[in-house]
Amino acid sequence: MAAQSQYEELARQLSAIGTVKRDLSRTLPQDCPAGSTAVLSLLQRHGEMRISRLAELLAVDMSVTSRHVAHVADRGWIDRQPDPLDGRSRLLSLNSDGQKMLQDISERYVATLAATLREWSDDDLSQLNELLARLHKSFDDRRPRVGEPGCDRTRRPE
Amino acid sequence: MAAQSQYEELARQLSAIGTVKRDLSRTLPQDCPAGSTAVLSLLQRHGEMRISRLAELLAVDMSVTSRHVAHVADRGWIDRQPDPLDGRSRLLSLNSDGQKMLQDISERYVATLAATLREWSDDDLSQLNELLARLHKSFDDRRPRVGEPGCDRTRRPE
DNA sequence: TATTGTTATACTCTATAACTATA
DNA sequence: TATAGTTATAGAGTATAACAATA
Repeated sequence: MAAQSQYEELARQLSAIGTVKRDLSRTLPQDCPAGSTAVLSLLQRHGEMRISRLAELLAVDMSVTSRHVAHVADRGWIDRQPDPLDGRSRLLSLNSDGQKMLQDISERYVATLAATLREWSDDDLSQLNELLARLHKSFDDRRPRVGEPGCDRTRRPE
Repeated sequence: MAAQSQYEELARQLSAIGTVKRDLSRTLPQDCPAGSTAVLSLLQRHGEMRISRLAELLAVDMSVTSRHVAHVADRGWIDRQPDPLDGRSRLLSLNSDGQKMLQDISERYVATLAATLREWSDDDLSQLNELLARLHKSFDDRRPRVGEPGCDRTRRPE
């Protein structure tokens, strides 16, 4: 349990972090914005999956995911196979052009971050990464799951 | 100096942090979105200032800031006085209605975060806050300053 | 009838460029 | 002529709702 001023400070820090994300986004290739990058990255890490699963991992609505997927499919970075288990779905997977694009993006990110964070120690950076992962997980744990009815989102926290 | 995989991990974490910001934004009052909240919060912390200064603190274009300011001024949360030093500018300041709005927002944020982060220790939270502040500062230091020509933004980092 | 996915519409945030008013 | 600020326009990200196809 932490102090109220720390929660207020965290809210400010999260508001300000948009600047960092924006700076980093500017290093992306012209036709691969952040949403597309997230799709490619998740397909690389988790392997083939449906749009619905991707939407769950991105924690955005499926309609949003559908648009991101259409973008990367139009550019030939992913393949779509019919799902043998369900005719309404297709299985998405990263193809070799998508892997090349991700490699390019990774190099841009690393170059930018290495220059920007050159004063940071290995330990500081891994601590930040761990805390961010934990922050994300804490919010995930409170978000109602798909297929778990009875989660009343209007309920005030106790 | 840190390892390449840590930079890649940080890029992923920053991409995923959007989820947290979105969750937190949903707790805001209907007519005070995140941009408006940032304006009110900066006026509270730093006192009266011009739009140009606000844009600098927000690290967004002045045209964006102008719209956010118009929004909060339309709702009567800030006052605008003529700037005695420059007839083109006005000095913005938070008024009492704006303070009430910020108080409401603060309570919502604290309630949400206290519920979401109830497992977090005081130390963990302050460490996260410090690291986020430092991350922000590292990016700030590399961003070209207003009135400092000669910063070639197209140059690749060495 | 329910679910998967797509599309239409709308809102927020941002940037660039054209414009007004003042310096 | 240059600067402070506003407005028009455009693009990215998101959500809700209506819709199509399949389960």
